[in-house]
Amino acid sequence: MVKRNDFDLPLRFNSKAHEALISVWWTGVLLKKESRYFFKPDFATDAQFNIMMIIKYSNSPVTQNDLSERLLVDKSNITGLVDRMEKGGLIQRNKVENDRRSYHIICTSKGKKLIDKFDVLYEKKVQKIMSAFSEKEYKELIRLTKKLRIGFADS
Amino acid sequence: MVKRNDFDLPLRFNSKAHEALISVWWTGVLLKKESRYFFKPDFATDAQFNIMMIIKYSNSPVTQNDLSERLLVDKSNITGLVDRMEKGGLIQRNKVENDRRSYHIICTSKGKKLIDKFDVLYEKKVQKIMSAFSEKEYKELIRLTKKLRIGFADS
DNA sequence: TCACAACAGTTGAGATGTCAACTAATATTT
DNA sequence: AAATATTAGTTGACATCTCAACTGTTGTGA
Repeated sequence: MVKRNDFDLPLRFNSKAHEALISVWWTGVLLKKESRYFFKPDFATDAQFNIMMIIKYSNSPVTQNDLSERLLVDKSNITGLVDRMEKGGLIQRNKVENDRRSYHIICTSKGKKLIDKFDVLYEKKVQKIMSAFSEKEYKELIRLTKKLRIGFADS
Repeated sequence: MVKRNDFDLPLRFNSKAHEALISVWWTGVLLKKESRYFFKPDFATDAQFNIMMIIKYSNSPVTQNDLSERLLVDKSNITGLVDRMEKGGLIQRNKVENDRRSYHIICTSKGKKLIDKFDVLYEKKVQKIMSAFSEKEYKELIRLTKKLRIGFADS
């Protein structure tokens, strides 16, 4: 009985164009899927990690609307995400002085500790995953995936 | 005010390794996001389209377990998906002769018509998205993304 | 100023995904 | 054959996402 490996694609293709597109799609799916195990112990998911990273590295205070725009997700999604993270003690909603519509989202001290720890682990993990690539290959992957994004923005 | 384009990444990076990884990740996110508009009119999402394609191109009858394995998603997810697709009149659960635990999932005639139509539109869309790529670039994208999948399977 | 547009965030319904615990049927082992 | 393990599918709790409709606040133009 043949057991398929995750790095082989689950389809056969008529065209290289199709295979290339699905190869990127499928890699994204698997990255997302596997990232769960990495983030699970402290953050519920990658979404919460991403929010922590945005807050950590932002120069100015971050509103829920900022998060929505940076992550390209609907504002309504941020509400629940921030609710759960607040409940989990990672972040806090602060009232904004001159705009009663907004909140500034800031890390709690618990949140700070976690994201500082994870930031290091994350960078190590990334380097390990990518260790087989050459500098030239990095650049090529960046170039080709950007080209793909442009391709379907135009299509 | 600078408005970011979707094909630029929403972060700056310290390393090319990190940038390359996120470029693939982000391309996957955007592909998934945009695919919604493409599939919406007839199928709820890409997940339902994928199931229809698997059924269409499979040589042997497909069970829910097969779908779970092919799509690398939990079996419990398939239950709801098949429920909704059955309710939408796209597919049907058929009892299996010698195994009362399983169902064979088959297209209804409505489902067949839709997937046949969409299959063509889909192939055209793919060709359009990828039209700027050369044959060499297809191969390189396939090679590099596969290398990435192997990289994090090993990491 | 006052009407109206734009903006920030929330709510509710529904789709997709995870995991753990479950039922019922089938396969295996002793 | 009886006990046990495995398999197929379901259920329920929860996270993430979408969209549309909503509240309340702020900004703007007649």
